[in-house]
Amino acid sequence: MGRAPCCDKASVKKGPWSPEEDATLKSYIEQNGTGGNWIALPQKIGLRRCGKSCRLRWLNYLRPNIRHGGFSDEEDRIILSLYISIGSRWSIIAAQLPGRTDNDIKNYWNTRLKKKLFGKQSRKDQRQHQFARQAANGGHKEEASEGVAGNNGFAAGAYNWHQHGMAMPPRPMPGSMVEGNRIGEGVDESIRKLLFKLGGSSFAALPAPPCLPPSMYGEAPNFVAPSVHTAPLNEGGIHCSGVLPALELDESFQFNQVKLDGLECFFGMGDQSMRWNEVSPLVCPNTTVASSSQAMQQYCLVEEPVDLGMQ
DNA sequence: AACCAACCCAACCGCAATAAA
DNA sequence: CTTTATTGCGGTTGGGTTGGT
Repeated sequence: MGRAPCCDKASVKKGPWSPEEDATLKSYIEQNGTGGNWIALPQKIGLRRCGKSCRLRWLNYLRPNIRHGGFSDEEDRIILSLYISIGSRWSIIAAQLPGRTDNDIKNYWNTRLKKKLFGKQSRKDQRQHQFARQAANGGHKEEASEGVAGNNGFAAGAYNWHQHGMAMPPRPMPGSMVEGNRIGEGVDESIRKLLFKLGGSSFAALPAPPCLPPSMYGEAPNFVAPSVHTAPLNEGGIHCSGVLPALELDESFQFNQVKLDGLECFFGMGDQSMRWNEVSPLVCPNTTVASSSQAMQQYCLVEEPVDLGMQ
């Protein structure tokens, strides 16, 4: 048996909202609230709209203090960090960015930020950078030999975090969703705290990797384990794989299979024949594409393959 | 000026989770 | 416990806009 439709599709209006509809919905909710029943709301106020549509319109557009566009570098960084950590859980990410909606962030990620990070600039960015270069060049157009920014390869459009005064986003850890927390390296404190909050637990509170005696981590309840990169092999001679207890992490954050569109390479998933020179120097800013791809490749090669328990 | 492709974003759709009966 | 209704979420789509040729 199929599921009953939430509304009569034939009698409800679809498509863009008119200013009158917006005003009706907005004024009603501001005065009376939603009444706890979105489905009944449109009939109550005489709107020929589906309740879901009303809800979406309110949440994404009419709600007070909504901000559209103009994402700051800080917001970019938060989005990226969270995406790397928790995947496409837009509602959770949106909850960390006041005034932003999940839809907005999702759109922004899919249409712009992803391209920015992976080097395919949007035309808008291309224009901005081109203008900037022109300005720096005394207002003259660039020589054709330099090519048009973007669209001719990842390298040309690579996003330069330093240029934007941003710290490089935390490097994800193959074998763990929370690279930056591998461990306290690269990720800033706010994100770490957020992840703690989201998970209700913290990687920081996870048992110490077995290769290191607990004493090495200190006794503080919220200690942050030292980076595996810098941690020596333990004195007992047991080889440290450099892998945090991924499954425990997974459980801690209640990860199922998180879709990490475009970031699979960070986690040893997907196409093993990843072309490293196509990865934006984002991962190794201020380096040439060649050197950053080498570094990236090297980085991943030194890591042992990790079974995340994901299918 | 016209055409085309890329971009952007609001809105829709379907599914899963949760609440209520 | 089961069924039904509602909500919330993420993926996708369609249409308007913009810029290049």
